[in-house]
Amino acid sequence: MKRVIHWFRRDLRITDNTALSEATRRAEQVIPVFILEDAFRTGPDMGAARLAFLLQSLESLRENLAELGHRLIVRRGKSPEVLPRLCAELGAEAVFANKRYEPYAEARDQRVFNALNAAGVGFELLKDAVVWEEQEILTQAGKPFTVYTPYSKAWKLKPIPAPRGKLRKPSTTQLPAASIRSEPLPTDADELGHVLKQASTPAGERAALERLGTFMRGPVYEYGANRNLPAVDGTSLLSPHLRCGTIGIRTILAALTKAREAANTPAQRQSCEVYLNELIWREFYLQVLHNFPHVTKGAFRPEYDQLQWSDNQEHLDAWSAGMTGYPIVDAAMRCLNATGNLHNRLRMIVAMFLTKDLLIHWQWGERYFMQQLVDGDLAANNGGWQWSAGTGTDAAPYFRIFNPVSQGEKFDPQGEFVRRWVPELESLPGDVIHRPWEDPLSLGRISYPPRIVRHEEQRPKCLAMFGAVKKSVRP
DNA sequence: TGAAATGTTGGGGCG
DNA sequence: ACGCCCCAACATTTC
Repeated sequence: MKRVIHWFRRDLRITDNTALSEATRRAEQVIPVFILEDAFRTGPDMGAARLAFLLQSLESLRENLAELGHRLIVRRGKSPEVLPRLCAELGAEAVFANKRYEPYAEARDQRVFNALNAAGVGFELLKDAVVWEEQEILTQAGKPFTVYTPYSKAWKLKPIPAPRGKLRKPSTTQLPAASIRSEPLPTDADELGHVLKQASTPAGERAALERLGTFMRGPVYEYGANRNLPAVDGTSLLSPHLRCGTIGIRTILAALTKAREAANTPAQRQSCEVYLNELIWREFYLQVLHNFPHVTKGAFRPEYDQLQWSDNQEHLDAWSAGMTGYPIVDAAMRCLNATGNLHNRLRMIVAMFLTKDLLIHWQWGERYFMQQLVDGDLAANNGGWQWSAGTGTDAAPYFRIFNPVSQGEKFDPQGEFVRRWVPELESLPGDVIHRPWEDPLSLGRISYPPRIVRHEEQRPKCLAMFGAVKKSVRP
């Protein structure tokens, strides 16, 4: 082929990019394109933190392309309308893109295919975001897995593919004419207000690769123990990059394999294995989403759609604002609100608290996370919430209820994380910081809110709520 | 990738 | 010396 488009979506990088390297292999000229869809603005499912991260990643992609002599063409509108027009304008014979797995994205891609097909333009969708797609790992019976452990065993039996290469410089004659229109990216001023500048995770492909290197040189070897401690820098911090594709999964796996080979002790190798499992969880939930799309509408196990959740708006507001009176919950929510990032252990704690202490529907939490999180991703977020609520695939059984005090004491033993995010509790000693109501000295001296509910009262209510459904299913 | 309730054991205080 | 009680420490069961 003479000339094709590479359509960037959640793959904002120039190395280890399957569709991009396929396009350059099969065509003489590849024109990089990004489309600012209407959904590319803040709304119920997209908060300013993630939008800012995406825009910065996009800007960085444009710079990386420009360094190699490529010009990113940006257009606004609906992709099924924009792409055929752009192809006609550029004389492009095909559009290359990396496959997406969310139901709404697949429906959109179908419309794009129809529109391009009608215009006589090819549409090539390639596997890139995952190692194994939804139909590539199945049970012996040929069905999708709904339990993680056997899924991960099957995953690990298969070979790990090598990363794709880096985009090369085109010959100068290949550059698209400067006359081709490209829209400016939205900035601070027009869409995001003050938020854009304060994103806490450095965006862009270079930042992602640097973080990968840092993580694989040290923290990965302590991951098994440290990943549960929110006060410690023990996690990869790569999830925002995986979310918008500023790093490729094969690149991470290659680095992890190297790190495991360099490990000195069995414990270090085990830590590498624990991190690998987290990457497999990501693919597990992506295949769950594709094979069971009803999880976006309700519980994976439909009987749990009958649960009688609470509709207490004040409780939801207190949870969202980090004003529940439970220090580890409030520290977590304030951190989320301020940075758009939340440690996984804290996600479990606040999700359990919303669903099993406040008895509020997990979908309210799912939506709030989606709006706040920089790494907010439908598959992982939905899977995580259904896991915590006990309604999902391979979920925590409904009677597994975290105690917010003991979770705090176990995973933030010095109260370091709490002090960082809840200044009212700064002066409390470590032995009461997770239960300030028991400290007679601090009562009346600090302005921290009292508990909005008592865990020991809510736990039996939660068991009763689930018990009612269990009874109605098996009369 | 639990926590609470319940059961069991054994040491020590004490009459 | 002995039985009794308390309770920590640990194990098992239950939610």
